[in-house]
Amino acid sequence: MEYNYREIEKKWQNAWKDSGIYRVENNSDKPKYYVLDMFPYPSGAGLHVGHPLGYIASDIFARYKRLKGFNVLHPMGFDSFGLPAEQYAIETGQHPATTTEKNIDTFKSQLDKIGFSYDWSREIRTSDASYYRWTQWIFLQLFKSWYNHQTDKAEPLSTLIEEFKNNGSSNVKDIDSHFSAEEWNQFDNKQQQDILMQFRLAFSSYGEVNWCEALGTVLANDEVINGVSERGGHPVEKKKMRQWYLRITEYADRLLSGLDTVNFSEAIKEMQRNWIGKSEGAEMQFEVAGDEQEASSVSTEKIKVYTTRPDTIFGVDFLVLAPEHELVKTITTKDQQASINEYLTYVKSRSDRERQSEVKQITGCFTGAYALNPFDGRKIPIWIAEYVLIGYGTGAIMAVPCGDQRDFLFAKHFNIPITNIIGSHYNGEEANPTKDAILENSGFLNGILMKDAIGLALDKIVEKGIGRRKVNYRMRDAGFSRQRYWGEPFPIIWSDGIALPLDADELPLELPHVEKYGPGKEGEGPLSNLKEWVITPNGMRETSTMPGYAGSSWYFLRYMDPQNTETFADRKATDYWNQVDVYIGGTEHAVGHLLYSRLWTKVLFDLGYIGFEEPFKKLVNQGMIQGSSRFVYRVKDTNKLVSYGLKSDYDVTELHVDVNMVDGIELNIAEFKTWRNSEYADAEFILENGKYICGVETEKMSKSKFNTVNPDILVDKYGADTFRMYEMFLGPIEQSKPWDTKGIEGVHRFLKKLWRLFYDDVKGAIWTDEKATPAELKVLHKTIKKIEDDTERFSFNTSVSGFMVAVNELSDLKCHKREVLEALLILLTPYAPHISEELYHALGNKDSIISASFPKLESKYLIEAEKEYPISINGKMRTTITISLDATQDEIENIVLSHETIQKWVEGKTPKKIIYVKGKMVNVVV
RNA sequence: GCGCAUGUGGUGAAAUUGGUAGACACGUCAGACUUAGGAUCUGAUGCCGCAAGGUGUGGGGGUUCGAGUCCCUCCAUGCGCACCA
Repeated sequence: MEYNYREIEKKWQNAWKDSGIYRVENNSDKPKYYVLDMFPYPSGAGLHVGHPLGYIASDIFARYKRLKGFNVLHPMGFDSFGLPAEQYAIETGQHPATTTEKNIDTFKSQLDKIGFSYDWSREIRTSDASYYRWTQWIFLQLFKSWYNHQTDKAEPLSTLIEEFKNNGSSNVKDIDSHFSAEEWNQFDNKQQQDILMQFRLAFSSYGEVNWCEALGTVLANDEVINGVSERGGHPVEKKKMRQWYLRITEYADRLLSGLDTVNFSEAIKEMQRNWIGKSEGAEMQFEVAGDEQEASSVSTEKIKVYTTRPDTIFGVDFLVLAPEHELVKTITTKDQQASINEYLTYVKSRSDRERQSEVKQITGCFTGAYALNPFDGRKIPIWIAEYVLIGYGTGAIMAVPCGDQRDFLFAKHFNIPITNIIGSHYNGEEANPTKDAILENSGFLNGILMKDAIGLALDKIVEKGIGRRKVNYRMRDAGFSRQRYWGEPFPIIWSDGIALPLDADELPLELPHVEKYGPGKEGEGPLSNLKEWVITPNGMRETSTMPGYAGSSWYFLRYMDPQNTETFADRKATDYWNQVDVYIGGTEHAVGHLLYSRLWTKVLFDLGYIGFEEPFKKLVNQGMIQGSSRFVYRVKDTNKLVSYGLKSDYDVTELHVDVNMVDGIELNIAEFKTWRNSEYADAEFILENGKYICGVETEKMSKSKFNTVNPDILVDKYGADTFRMYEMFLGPIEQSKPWDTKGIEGVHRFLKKLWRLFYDDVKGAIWTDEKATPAELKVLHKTIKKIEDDTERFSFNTSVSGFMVAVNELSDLKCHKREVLEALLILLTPYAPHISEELYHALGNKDSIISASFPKLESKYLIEAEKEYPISINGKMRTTITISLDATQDEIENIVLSHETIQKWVEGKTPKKIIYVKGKMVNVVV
């Protein structure tokens, strides 16, 4: 009987579907375990071999945990709102809902073929009204909440209003203008609402946004890369628009400290820390000196700077303001006015893109004004320059050229004298940002190590009342609206400039149907063109929609209770399932999705809707599977193609060819000739050794590079079990690697070999009920230990090797004993569910192997009674000796020292020590 | 520039706490059975060498009886951030 994987896999996939065996209940005596994949965006291209890598890993782990006696939640769904579907709609006129639906069907059928154990009854789609109803609802909670710094958590706005009524704004910091309780009570509704808007966690404000003309939309900061859009690489410029934001900056500290409580890779944590960009330092004031020539302009202006290095205060040789700084107007002297105007014009003409890409260029302009060093009264010039950013810190810096390279280059470029406060640490050639120098020329800080001086200087600044300790973050509030159609509509109505939330029972606010997907006149979203929808008795509807990350920021909660119509998820369900135990996905979401999900979870926690504040306990990032592209070389202006090894003799252009037409590196010429409507049917080939050899390069997997490999083809050719195991066998899950189909045969061979332990081609079934021998049990228990250890630490590639070793050894032992084989099948289930189910039933079991339990390890079979140990003298291997395993250290020493060879080597000297190393080796040190 | 990660055969890679480096698989070579095989099985396979032997985990240095593993330093590759004061 042959291993007919096609039949077997189809049979069991249907059986599992019919019996609903993967359904998970929310109550169980078993401990819970939550294994989650990052749900996909259902793109039109379907799956390629890179997608399932993480899904296979999570499926293995989910199945493994199930065998281990856990109640496992392992759901799947679709992040189905987003830009590509809308772009496609604009191009083809098809409604995004239609194409999205179609794409999801393709994805699901592809996923089903691989044999995943998802509980499809919990499937969610972010574009379903029954789902985004709750996205809108959570948005309203954000809208109706503020961050109370006294209690250090989000609270309903009512507590803030209460505070204003009783005490005005005196206890509340970070507010534009202060007011008393009486004033608050006298404000009209609009004034009150405008103030409250400054506190809402989801708020609307006019702001500069990343406007992309080509996409007709506003992009989030992390969607803009080097001044161009992540998708499409279109230029991005600043534009003022009314936008929605999430006040994520309020959570900066907790998002940072929360990282210490989760098990993410150091790389991801670093990326998030970097994104949050916390720095501690001082904000301090410099007085602007009165100008002696113009006695009338004696200034009382003060310039606030932010610095992390207050210890360098005596090395300040000039101040620099951002060109957009508001004091530029007031402090510029008459003499410099013309130059300053010229410089400002220049800065305005530069796009963000230029400013970012031409970083090295040094530009700036002197204002004519001077500031006074608050410690020694030294007069220092005030400049403006584009290297100082208005958006960070105070938009002004104190420049210390001997310690900061940018300040140094600036000083050199404009011939500003440099004060050296770090002695020999500064060489005059470049700045030295050290903290290990002893300070010189530094007044009261002279002779003090810079590291220690930071604190002293801070204290002094506070004491003199010229500044304060200040923490700064690089992170900005997150833009939360798009001038787009295919997203969640905001449950907001504008009335006289006031944002009115819909009531919870008015949700969902469904996305209305539109005919055209073009933007409104002023760049608003397509919804603005639907007059009858926009105009309501209470006011005008908000016409922008929520961004892609809205729905994905909380979907892991919805899986816990997906059909609930009363709430986003019942508290009992979220308490039971709690945090996601393992979350598997790519690094591309390191700062975007992961940060927003953490934010939403923290807000829902603060407001008391859920009982945990970090969504993901452990994060595993699967590496990207890159494409391995193949090239042919066309001789310029001819229809001749030259083989790789001979291409240097010709002037050639490189062309991608479909990897599926190439066997290794040899082109299948016959197939190539029929490719793309026989475009190359008449091509001539210049061969080497009778073959056409292709060039090879590793690139991102993409259709346009013809290097995608469709999993369907591999599943069809080798079966899902082979495919699953091969993807795992490829290498460590977290490592990126190019796809290479070559080795798949080896894994397929392994499964056939396993099959032959059960069935003989001639004799048929050959398993027996005989008792297993110790040697056979040893193989089994060694494998149990290996699979358990490797699976627990996500080392799936070595697990697969472990199975191969086991099957090789059992074949050598001619072991066909049920006792051993049945246990082996259970171990194998997570990796190759179909074949193990088939053989498990063949052995006579009635129940599905999925509900079996993981074989118990009996460690006595792991240990041999005696073992041959290598013995080394002074680290050099000399001989071996057989020692019983329960021998004590003393006994071992006696046996070793009485050994003939050892005695000869030691030659009567007394050994200094005998090291008995972890049951592996004996070393004698003479 | 800063941060993080990774460097092991022809290839993908093992080696969990420092203990016989290269498990397992691909590829290659040889052989068996076959009319045939892109089926199956057996054996060999880090490198140099006929061999004995030598050598070997990116380079250099160090700790240790013993280093792929720990420390220092340099180099290379990948990813992330990038005028953040």
